[in-house]
Amino acid sequence: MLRKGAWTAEEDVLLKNHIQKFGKGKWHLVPLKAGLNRCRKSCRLRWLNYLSPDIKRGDFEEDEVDLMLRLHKLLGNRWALIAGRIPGRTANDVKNYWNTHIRPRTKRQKEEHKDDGSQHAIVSVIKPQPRNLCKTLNMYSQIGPHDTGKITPSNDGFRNTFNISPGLVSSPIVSDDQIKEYFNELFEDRETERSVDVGEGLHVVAQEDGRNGLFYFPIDDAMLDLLDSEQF
DNA sequence: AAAGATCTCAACCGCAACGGC
DNA sequence: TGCCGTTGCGGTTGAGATCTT
Repeated sequence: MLRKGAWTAEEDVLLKNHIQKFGKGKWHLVPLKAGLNRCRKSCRLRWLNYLSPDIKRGDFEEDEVDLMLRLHKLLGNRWALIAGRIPGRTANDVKNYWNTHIRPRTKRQKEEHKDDGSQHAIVSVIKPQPRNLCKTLNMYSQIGPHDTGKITPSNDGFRNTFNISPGLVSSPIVSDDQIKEYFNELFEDRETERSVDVGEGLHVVAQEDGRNGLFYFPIDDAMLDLLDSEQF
């Protein structure tokens, strides 16, 4: 019978020693190798959410909360992606903070607005395309550091969708107004930049020429240079 | 001081995605 | 292409801590 519930100091030591010796990964082997009577999920979670030396303790700072709010507006409840942009914070930290501090606040505000009869705009969350879409983009191989690839509006009838030639990039179909609103927030103080790193190798790329677009794809330094160049 | 209410956050569960065969 | 084992994620739970009465 596998143990459940709170971890003991002894178990923490066993897991820490194991990770220090063999590194993280291969979680299905960890319980056996580390001598822990725990399931692999429990071991992984304990390391990621508690034992990892990268974890930052203490209250969220103002700038962390601000970043969290922006990213949540963009990504929705994608806690892992949000946490990836806030150094030292885990997805669990972010989720817990949101559910205990921010959600009750927004709920209260909504109710207040309902009570005073004021109109509230409904903001829908732009979600990244499924990951398997990214595979087809293959930006690295198609646009190299010395490539003169151009990003042009698509003519396939979909608004807010761009082709990056060669190859197609899809984006969620959202209204221009919605996108402009997100751009204003996301690209605030970033007049010279055309992309924002949203974590896990994904970037949001914007072009405000009246035909806006959002893209989610893997990106490297060369691609960033290209995006910031006049060729974009 | 004690009992009940509320809050916090570590841990669990179920499921979808991924990757190898 | 489908199957199966593994991984990672988000929603939820519940024990312990803290606050309120």
